Amino acid sequence: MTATTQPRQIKGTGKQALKSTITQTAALDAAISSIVERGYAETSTKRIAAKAGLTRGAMLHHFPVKRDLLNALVRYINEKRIESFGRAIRRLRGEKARNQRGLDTYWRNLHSDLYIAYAELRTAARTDAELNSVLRKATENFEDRWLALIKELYPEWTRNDKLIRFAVDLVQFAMEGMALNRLSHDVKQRQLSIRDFLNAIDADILAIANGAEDCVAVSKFLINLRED
Amino acid sequence: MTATTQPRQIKGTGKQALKSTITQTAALDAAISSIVERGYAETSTKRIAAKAGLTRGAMLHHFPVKRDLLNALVRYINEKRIESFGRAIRRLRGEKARNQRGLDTYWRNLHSDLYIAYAELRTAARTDAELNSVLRKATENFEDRWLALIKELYPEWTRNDKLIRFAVDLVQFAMEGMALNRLSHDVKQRQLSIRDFLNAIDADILAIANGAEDCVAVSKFLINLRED
DNA sequence: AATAAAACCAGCAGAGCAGCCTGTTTAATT
DNA sequence: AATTAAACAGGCTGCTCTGCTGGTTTTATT
Repeated sequence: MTATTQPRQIKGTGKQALKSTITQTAALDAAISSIVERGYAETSTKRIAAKAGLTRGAMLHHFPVKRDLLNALVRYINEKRIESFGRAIRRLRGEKARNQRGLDTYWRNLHSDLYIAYAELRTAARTDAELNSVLRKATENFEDRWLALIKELYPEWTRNDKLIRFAVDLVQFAMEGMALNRLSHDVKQRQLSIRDFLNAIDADILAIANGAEDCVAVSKFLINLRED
Repeated sequence: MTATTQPRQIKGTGKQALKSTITQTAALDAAISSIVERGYAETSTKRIAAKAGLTRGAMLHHFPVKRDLLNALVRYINEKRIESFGRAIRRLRGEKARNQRGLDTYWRNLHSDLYIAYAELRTAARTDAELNSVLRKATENFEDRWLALIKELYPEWTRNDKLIRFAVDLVQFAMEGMALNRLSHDVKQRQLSIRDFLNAIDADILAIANGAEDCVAVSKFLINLRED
């Protein structure tokens, strides 16, 4: 399998720089694909090279030790992820039902290769100090840019930073936790419930940011659940 | 390191059955400890045996292939986890501020060895069909018993199954997602916010189950955040 | 006491892994 | 055109892993 995605930022101008970047990108994409298919534990340099259509020798020229590749991978994934979010957000501009669509977009993202690979690396990083450090920097960088994107889409919220921060956190945490619990029963139905709730609370938070005093949407949601 | 915990349910009566159970329990505890310390990927049979104070030969007598041990481990962790939850729940009985205490208890549990090992296995299970099947059964079993425990502690909620199911899910998903995002900045402050919110929404859900029509606690929480 | 079975032990074989090293080809520099 | 450097190739080494095997010790059975 060869690189199907855009190569990373090319350093330099010549033919060699381009070739180098293409090869490295192929290796990184192959690493993502291997992590998604076989998990972090079974992602060996041999498997990555084979998937990328490279010899191990060639790959080891660009990433002398495996850790070099992993560190680069974290940054690569981070960039692609924030870019993908940026595109999705901009597509929502001017949409009616931005909230609902935004939630669905985030939910879908949690099933993308990029997020799955990120999640595997995050698990591995718990017991790997260096990976942890690299991943922390990437995550913080991602969050800053992600929050900025949200503010760009919802300029009317910008007035109250604490509320927007809270809304984003609640959605993110609940959805990531939900994605984790795919082994429970009745997940589908339960996920719909949570999604509707998040939609309601987002509407209420927006209303309260604009001066409202009550959680109309959430109250309605819960009463609905009660009468059911 | 030898087994410090209770051996599993002993099958049979004789001296041999006891010995066998003790050895197996030691291996399983060692596996948990190894997964917590080094992660799933680096948990080899050699490391487990060493941690348990066993020879590999002895361990392989009880668990001929690694998978046998992992399957047994999933069930072992599940039992210990539900027992631990049961004890915690019963301790809350008759407490004032059961809600708050319950949330804190759940949050603390997400940092226990048992949960960490469970989370690592869940990640591994994504790309391991057999582990996935075993873990799914365990998880469903856990959820049923966990919900029953909640209903035991909050008998007044039992009237409305949908509301209680929703409340439990929301807390669980949000908290697990939060535990995942330990690499972000300002986590401590953000976690407090979420915790207070979950506390408020739980109170409101309880009130609405009992006939209320408004989310008083959540509204207050959000307005507080706005004025801040 | 004799026999059978379970528990335990230590070493071996085959496979996969990461990192290294010596060449070869291709591009850049002079 | 000659030289230097980058990109690529593939084999080699030492290590670790898992599963197996032929043994000994301890417990159960008769």
